[in-house]
Amino acid sequence: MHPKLKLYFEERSQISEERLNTLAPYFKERTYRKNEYLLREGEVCKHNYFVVSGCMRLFSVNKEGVENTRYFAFEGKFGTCFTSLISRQPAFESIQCVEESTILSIHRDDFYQLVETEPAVNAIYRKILESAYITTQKRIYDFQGSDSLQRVKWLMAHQPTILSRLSNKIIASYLGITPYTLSRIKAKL
Amino acid sequence: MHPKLKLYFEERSQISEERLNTLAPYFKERTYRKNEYLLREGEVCKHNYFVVSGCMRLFSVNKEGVENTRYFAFEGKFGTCFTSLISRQPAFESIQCVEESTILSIHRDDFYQLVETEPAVNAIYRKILESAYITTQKRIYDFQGSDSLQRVKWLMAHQPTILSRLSNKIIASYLGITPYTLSRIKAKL
DNA sequence: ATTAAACGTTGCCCTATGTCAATGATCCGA
DNA sequence: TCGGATCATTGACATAGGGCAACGTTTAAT
Repeated sequence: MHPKLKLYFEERSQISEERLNTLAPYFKERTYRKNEYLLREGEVCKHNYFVVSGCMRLFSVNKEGVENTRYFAFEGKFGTCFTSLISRQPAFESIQCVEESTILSIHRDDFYQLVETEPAVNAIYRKILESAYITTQKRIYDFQGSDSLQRVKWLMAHQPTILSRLSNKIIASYLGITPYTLSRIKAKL
Repeated sequence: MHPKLKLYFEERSQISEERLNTLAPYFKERTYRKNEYLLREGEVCKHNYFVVSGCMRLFSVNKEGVENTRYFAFEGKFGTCFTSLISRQPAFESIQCVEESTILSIHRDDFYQLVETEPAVNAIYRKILESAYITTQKRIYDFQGSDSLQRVKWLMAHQPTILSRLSNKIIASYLGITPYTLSRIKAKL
């Protein structure tokens, strides 16, 4: 098994080396170029993805062509379009690499089969959902009660990798403001 | 078991009458008055709650005393402060009934014990998390890309019960705008 | 190495929303 | 039933952020 995925499982679950080795074959490794898509809007999502190196984002595009980014997955994180993965309906969001990335993917059938049959994977899936849900709850509060300056300051303090590794345009789309506004806010700091 | 909870479990899982009856004793029923708290900020959350009738909300209060409401649980829904329940840390949000409500509660130790030992509860917990996570994802996109008028219109179309059963003040706190702005927007419709 | 495309910054103007105050309506406690 | 508290609405004004244009910088393709 890839060392980073192995570490991920070991940190989150009491799982034996032997069991890990039975899981390894389900994960396929692939390298994506910057801006390459893993999923396009309208497709049915069929994989869960683990980022070994690089970064991918989940975003949607509205009728006016404006992008909104919901989530970044840096190294050591899982990410996928859960809405489509679970419902098997066409996705309303896309998955794209924002820099060259090495990604491990597991097919949804294999993944949910393991969730049902392998207690360690079941526990880890619950932790993924719990953690993701808690994170998005906090972002809801952030959108409700903070202005743009406060949000930028929060990123600087808590998620500096976003500011250092991603473009202004993409960061602005994550914060829900325009790149022009983000430029102005950065000038004020 | 309470008929509404029984219906909830039966709709979401193949579970026998017999198994349901073993689950029933874990749930305690209580009626709360309007504005009564189930959890106050700073307390550690120890229960998961199911709404039989009425409505409860989860909200936080910032330093200026402004309330932001993250989630409403109407009849037939589970709700709790997952961040505190999972981490056993003091909650940064509160749970309050917004009208007189009948609530079933289950202690977190019992709940997670059942998640570990009862496959139907494990599956249902996953569905709760999946559904909650997907819903909050959509709200993230909503906050990023819609203005206040669009959000009010969306509520009218998709969640009219919120508009008909709750006060303007509470609705505004859910939408992330002030009650004055909500009044103006309603006047424009 | 060069050129085109994309990104970032800044200026100016407009709109949406917040803030505060005043007034009317509704709810709740005695 | 009545009076106080709370909520809702509206007016006037202030501020944050959006929209658009222009220009400079950086990136990517050839």
